[in-house]
Amino acid sequence: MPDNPNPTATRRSVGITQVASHAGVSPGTVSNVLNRPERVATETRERVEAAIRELDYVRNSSGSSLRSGRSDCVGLLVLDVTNPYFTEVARGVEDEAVDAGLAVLLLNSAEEHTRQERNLRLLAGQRAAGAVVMPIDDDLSDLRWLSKQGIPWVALDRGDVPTEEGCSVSVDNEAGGLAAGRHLIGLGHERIAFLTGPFSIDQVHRRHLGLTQAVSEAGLDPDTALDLVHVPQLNPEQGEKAVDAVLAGGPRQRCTAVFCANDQLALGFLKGLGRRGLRAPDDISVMGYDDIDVAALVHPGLTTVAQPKYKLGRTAMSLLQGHFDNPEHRHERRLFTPEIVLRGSTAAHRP
Amino acid sequence: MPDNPNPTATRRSVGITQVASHAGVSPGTVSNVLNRPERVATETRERVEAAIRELDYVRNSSGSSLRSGRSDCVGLLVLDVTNPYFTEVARGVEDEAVDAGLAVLLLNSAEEHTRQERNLRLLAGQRAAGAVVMPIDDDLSDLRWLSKQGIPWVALDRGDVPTEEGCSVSVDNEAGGLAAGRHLIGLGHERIAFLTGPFSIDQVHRRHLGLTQAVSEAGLDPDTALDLVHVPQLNPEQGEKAVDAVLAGGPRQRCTAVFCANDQLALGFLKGLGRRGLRAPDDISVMGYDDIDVAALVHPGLTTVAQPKYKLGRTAMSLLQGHFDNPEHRHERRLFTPEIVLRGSTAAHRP
DNA sequence: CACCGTGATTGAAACGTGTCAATGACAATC
DNA sequence: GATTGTCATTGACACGTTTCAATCACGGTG
Repeated sequence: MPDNPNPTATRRSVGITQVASHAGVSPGTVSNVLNRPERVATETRERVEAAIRELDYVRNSSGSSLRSGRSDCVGLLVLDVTNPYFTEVARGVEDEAVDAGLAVLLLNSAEEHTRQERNLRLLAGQRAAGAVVMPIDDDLSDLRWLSKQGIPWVALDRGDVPTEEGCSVSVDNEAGGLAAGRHLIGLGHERIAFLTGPFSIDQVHRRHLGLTQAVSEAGLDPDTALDLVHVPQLNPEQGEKAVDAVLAGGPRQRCTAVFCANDQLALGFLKGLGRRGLRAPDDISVMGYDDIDVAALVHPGLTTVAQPKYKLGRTAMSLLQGHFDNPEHRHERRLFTPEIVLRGSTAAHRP
Repeated sequence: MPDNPNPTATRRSVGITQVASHAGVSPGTVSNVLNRPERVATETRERVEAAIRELDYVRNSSGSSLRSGRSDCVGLLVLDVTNPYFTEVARGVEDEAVDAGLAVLLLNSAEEHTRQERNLRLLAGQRAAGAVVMPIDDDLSDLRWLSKQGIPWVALDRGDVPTEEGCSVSVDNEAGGLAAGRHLIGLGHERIAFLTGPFSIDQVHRRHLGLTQAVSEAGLDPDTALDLVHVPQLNPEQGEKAVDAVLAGGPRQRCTAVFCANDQLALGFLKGLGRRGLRAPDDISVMGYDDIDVAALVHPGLTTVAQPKYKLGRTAMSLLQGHFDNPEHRHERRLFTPEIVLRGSTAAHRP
């Protein structure tokens, strides 16, 4: 790291031209060293590289992407930066991007349409190489617009994107619900509550379908074996508030297990239980969905359905790379199967 | 949103020139409409705006920042994208940036020197307008390099940055430790364990100083009233493993409260307690530090020292803005005072 | 009527890079 | 020795925007 004797920030920025004259070659050669090193003779290349180091040159990516038309930036549009589910995905996307020499522009739609639209416009303005996006709903018009701008994208957690429209990476929510149901039924539970948000959220709707299927295949009647408890949002507060509703269990016999559509709900539920002096799994078995980090941290540990979040992110990013320099790329739909993680919050039903 | 009849992505991108000819004006005028609308007559401005809408023009930021020298991107370099502490800060930075019409490039140093350096080079390449950085240690040479590149920055969570070098925003860790100590002592605890990582981490070292001060001012002898338990990392696993060490309490009488340097440690500790059939606060009072979301989610709720994370992020970003178009800006150091959040994990000591 | 001032618009010149046809050097082949 | 081919390098232009001096139109003033 060459120390500039001048203490104040150097104003004139050093460009490809300065490097060229310092190395006694033409700007074109410097550009070649940077982009296609194999085309330039070893001796000159080393001279140029020395000049780059001496002048502490760093390539101006504005100029670069203006000329070449492509940028080394990809966008990642998430629904909520603070949600641990998304950050794990983000880590996967980032790691894969770093390996490919790409920078990740993290954008947050905060589940608002206007912000989603604004952020996509921003990506278009950057002429980003591509985008990994978690759409806030099943309206694809924003993404179609992005395609029209020539920016490829991969949808995350949206299994319902037609392959003519774009790539998607998601987890089989029905399989997840099914596995959860089988687990609880296998433990002897015959009255199960499903604590969930509105079914307009496709993901939780599918989890319910899977759960119902598990009940049916066990020879139980979904109408009596399943208890549906709806809350407006999938957050801990709602989970805590729902304890009474779940324990009441309607006019019929009280349920012995609750499957929450989401870990956040489940954690809130566990807390609510504790407040009332009750415990999982002694008083009721509790299951979550997602396997966020905290699920392992509470006592008892939360049995849950794990989504391969990190892998989801990496896969999305690598799928996106398939689009680059390859206009005739066919879109793909990748579906992962979730896995049950057994912890202490579920146990066999003692009749 | 004008629907292009051509189903395939439009290849030729529409630029300022297309808009100009479509509106019957010169490119310069279009640029003026975009950047200094007040200079152009209302009538022509409306015509240009109509053209922009009709052609669905979006400004190419590469061209823009190449010419103008400034970019509308700021970098945010965090130590760990998945850490809830940082994501909350990130949200603050982002909100403030959005308000200022800036995009945030989120970068992750993963606590590695090489990655920190690479990410800062990337920002320099983008000619970013500025950067909010959480440095991985007290070595400022990378940041000095950034300054030399003409990119202003604000350090986060590093109170020890001299104001000649740059701005910083941080929280008073000594005050936090002091407040925690006073709280526990006020509850009657006279033997307190401090569960912590290595003191080479400046933040936790300062928290310990505060704690010691609280003990002294209460007329207790730090040597006998404080019990130091060191673990290599500040994560939940270490917290869980440390339970035995804390409960053993050395040759002297067992401590009745534990102050963890970090919520993650505290949560692990709580889990470890549960595993052994013990409970906070009945068997031991437990305090954390940070007030991450989950702290409110466990049962009992974790009493902790809250850092104003969101505000920290917003402040850093607004401080950064002070640098723009203002080369003679004087650096500032902003110090926040943390606040105790009382929950269920601490209680009065019953002798 | 000539002159000036004001406000709106224009045209051309950059910004730093990638690309590509053209040039040059030099060895191999006929 | 003339021709061809290969490989390394060069020079000039283009990408889309901003900027700024120059131009133009037009109403007011002397």
